[in-house]
Amino acid sequence: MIRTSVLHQTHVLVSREDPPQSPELSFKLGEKECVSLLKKCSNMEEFKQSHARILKLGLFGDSFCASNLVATCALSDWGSMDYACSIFRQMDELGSFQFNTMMRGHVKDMNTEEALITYKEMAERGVKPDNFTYPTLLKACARLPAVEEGMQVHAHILKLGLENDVFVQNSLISMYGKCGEIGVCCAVFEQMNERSVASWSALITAHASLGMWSDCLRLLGDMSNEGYWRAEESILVSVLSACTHLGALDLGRSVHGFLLRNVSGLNVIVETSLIEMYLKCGSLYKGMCLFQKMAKKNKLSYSVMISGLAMHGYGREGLRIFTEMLEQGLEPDDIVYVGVLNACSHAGLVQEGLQCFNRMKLEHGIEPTIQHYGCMVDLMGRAGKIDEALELIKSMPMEPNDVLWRSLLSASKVHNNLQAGEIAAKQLFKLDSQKASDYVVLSNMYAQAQRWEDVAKTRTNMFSKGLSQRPGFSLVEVKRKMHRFVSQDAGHPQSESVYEMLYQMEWQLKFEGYSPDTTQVLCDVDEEEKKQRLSGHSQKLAIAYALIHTSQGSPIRIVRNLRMCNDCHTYTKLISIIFDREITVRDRHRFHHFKDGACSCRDYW
DNA sequence: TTAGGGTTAG
Repeated sequence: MIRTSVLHQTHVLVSREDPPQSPELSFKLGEKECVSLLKKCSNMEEFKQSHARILKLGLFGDSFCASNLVATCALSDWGSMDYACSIFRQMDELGSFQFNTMMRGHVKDMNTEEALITYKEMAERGVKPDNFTYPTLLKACARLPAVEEGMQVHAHILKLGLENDVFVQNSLISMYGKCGEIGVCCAVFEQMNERSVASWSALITAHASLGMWSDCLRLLGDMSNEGYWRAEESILVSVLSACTHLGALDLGRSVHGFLLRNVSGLNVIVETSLIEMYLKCGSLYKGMCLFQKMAKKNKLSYSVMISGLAMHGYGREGLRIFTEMLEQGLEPDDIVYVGVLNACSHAGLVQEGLQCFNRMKLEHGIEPTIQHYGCMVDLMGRAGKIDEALELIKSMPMEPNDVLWRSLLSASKVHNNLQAGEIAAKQLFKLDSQKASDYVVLSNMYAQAQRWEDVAKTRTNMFSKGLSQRPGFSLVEVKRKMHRFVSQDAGHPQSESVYEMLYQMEWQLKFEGYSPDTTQVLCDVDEEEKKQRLSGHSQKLAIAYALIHTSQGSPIRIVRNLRMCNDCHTYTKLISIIFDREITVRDRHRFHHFKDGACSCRDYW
């Protein structure tokens, strides 16, 4: 009855302005009214009133109106999935649109498993999925992550012949990427006939999330070669992340330039990524300038800045920024405190570190995690307080992990405390450490103590576990390209000229009073062999390459995977004065800025 | 008839 009256009303409305309409078009006007009612809603109260009105007008029986009702309730920011479900359950006609809507609602609500259940119900009811079904469903699989379900879904897509839909393909790339299946992820991308920027974005983000940084940069090049280059902040953030990890400052700078030219008003994520890139690529000054100019800083921006200062050895400055953060009313979290403790650690601020550690719990209610204990062990260990570090480990409310023992082992090595080193190593081996470096450090400590039998025993132990030493490498950026050198490298195309340069460097170093610190070569070989091995360390090769291929006076930046040895440290200090170059070296934990014969770490690292 | 993919940082 109600529906008839509505039909009548709309018919009258139309017939005033237009020639008589067919009953079908008049019915559409009922739908239009429904849509306009729903569009006006901005909260659940208003929505409920519109819902009542729609029921009263008899529009709920119309599939289009009911569907829009569900969609509005399920997908609006102010909506409610419970309410949407109750409407959904009352509907007579359930097709793919209705199911797709419910799935989207569940995914939006982070209720991903419910989205998969909805898909299952869809199949059970014999409703055929369409091309709109899969992007949502794959997003759910990606988020869980549920690669097996994702692959089943992929099979359904092939069965239904939807594999050429670009939206479906992009979702597949993203799903496989997030599930760590980079091979299939690339295969889907390769098979695409037509790609969009989102396809590249999904692919680059997938590589970035798996730490495949070099591939990220290669793909960015491929993307621009295929003419897909446009200002896409999200892609550039992934690329900046790659630059950060690889230490590719020049490329990072060009991304910055591109952003300045093409994007007006950088958002806080892009700005923070830029700051992190500058800080971790060695350009502390530039990172600091950008940070100071930021209009709005959040907790993450402060966190990045504090950790950056820590890496550069500016502990006190890091603590100052931390105070500023608190003054701004920003509440620190556990990760900010990791940065703060690291800042203390790298600058040898033992008392300050202890104060912060206590303050974290007392003032901010943050229970120390194993990571914080790790920072404290590192702080004490670096400062030579090995016994205190060991005491702290024993007093922890949780079981110490390999990271902690490794930190103690490393400190024992630096401070020549073989007894503590043996304790740490024993615990590491008990935890079934699969890191060859743990065996190598202990073996090196025995070597330093001339205990060659123990050296042999440790090495045999290591080999019997099938472990081999990860080679140390140094990366150096020349003309926006990263060049990689390993120790005693002979594989670089310009190896010959590098060794020639090395010879010249050593000749000049002799005049500065340099003599190779052969105690750093921990093998039972003769002095000449030791000298030979020292001179071929990857950092020296990288510096030689940079001296040949960069203009006089320009800075040299190196990224290494391991801590540098004392000899490389002394050597680099002298090179900085002889060749008048600023040399920045980033290892796994921190930066060393070599200038005029001195290092920013003041030999504390 | 309705709608969908890539949202990035410590």
